[in-house]
Amino acid sequence: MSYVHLFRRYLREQGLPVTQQREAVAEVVFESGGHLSVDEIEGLLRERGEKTGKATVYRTMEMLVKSGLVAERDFGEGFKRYEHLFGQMPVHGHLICEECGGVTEIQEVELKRIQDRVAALEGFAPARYRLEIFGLCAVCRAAGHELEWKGLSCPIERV
Amino acid sequence: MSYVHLFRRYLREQGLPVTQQREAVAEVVFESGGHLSVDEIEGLLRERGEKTGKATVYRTMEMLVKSGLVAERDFGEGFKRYEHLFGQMPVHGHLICEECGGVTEIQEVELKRIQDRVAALEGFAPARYRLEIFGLCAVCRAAGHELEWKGLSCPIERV
DNA sequence: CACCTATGGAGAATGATTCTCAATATCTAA
DNA sequence: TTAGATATTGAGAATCATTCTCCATAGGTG
Ligand SMILES: [Mn+2]
Ligand SMILES: [Mn+2]
Ligand SMILES: [Zn+2]
Ligand SMILES: [Zn+2]
Repeated sequence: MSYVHLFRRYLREQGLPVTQQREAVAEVVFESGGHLSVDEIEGLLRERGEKTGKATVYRTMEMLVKSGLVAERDFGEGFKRYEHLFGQMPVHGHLICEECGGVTEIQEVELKRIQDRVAALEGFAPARYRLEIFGLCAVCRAAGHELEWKGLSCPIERV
Repeated sequence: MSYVHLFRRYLREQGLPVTQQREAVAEVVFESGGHLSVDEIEGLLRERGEKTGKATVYRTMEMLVKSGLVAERDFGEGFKRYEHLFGQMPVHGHLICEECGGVTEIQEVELKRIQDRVAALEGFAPARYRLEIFGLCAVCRAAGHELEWKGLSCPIERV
C-alpha cells in the first residue's frame, strides 16, 4: 500500500504544488525500510529512471520532515539520514555499532516516559527527541570484537 | 585548580609530545563551563594572546575527546561543540530550546540505567551515549511562546 | 487552453572540517 | 646541554555535505 497520499495531502494543506519530483522522492523513501542518506535516495531514484536533481531531493526531504512523516537522523557519519515513521514509534532511538555500522532500533516506550519526566522537572516542553547509543552490537561481540578503553588510564569517575 | 596535568599524562601515556599549543587549548576548554565551538575556543585563545592555528585546535580536540576528558556534542547547529567532563556525569543529555538556543544539562542517573537495560536486551555493549531533547525551555514558555504542530493535520499516531 | 506563480536543476557558493608540506618545536640519549 | 631523530604547526588548499541562484518549465486555477 502507498502512503504518498498523506504527503500529497500535506502539500495541499500548505498550498504547495504537488510535483512529480516530490511524489517520486516520497515514494522512494516510503518504500524503503532503512535509514537513507541523500546519496542513497538519489541512487534509488536513478534506478527507477527518475532524473531528480540533488537540490530537489534536499528540498523535498525538508518538507517530508516538516510534515511529520519522516524523521531526520545523524549517526555521526558527516551526513544526514532519513526514515519514514510508518509502523514505528515516532520517538525511538538507535543502537549504532562502531565496528560494523549496523543500526538497531530502540522502540521502548519506557524511554520516552522517563525522558518526558526529566524534561518536566525543568519545566521544559519536549518536541523532538534524539537518542543514540554507540558501542558494539551482539553480532560483533560474538565475533570476538571488544570494547577497549583507549583514553586516560585512570580516568575521572564514570557513572 | 588546574586539570591540565591529566591531559599531559594522557599525552605521555600515548607517547605524544606535550606542546604549548596542546596545553593552551586544554586550559581554555578546562577553564570554561560551557559547550564551546571551535570558533569560540579560537576566540578564547586569542584573548589570552595565544596564536594557535585552527587546524591545531581541531587536532587537539580530537585528542581531548579520545582521552575521555572532553565530550563532543552536536546541537544541530551545523558544527560541533565540546565540554570537559569534570564535575559532571560523563553520561548526560541536553535539553535544547528551539526558541532561545539555551541548553540545560540532564544529569539523571536513572536515564543511564534504562538506556543500559534497553541496550542489554539487544546484547549491545554501550560505549558512548547521546541524548538531546529539543523543545521549549521554561523561560520561553513563561514568556508566552508555544510549541505548535506545523506538520500534517491528522498525523500518524504519536506515542 | 492560458495565465500566473512556484518549482526544478545545473552549477556556483558556503562553511565546517581535513589535508599538505616546509619550517619548527619536542624528545631522547649522550 | 647539545645534537639528531621525529612529530607538530599553521597557512592555505582541498573536501564534501548542504544551500543558494536564476531562468526555463511544470502545476494550479478558472
Ligand atoms: Mn530508526
Ligand atoms: Mn553538557
Ligand atoms: Zn556490529
Ligand atoms: Zn528558551
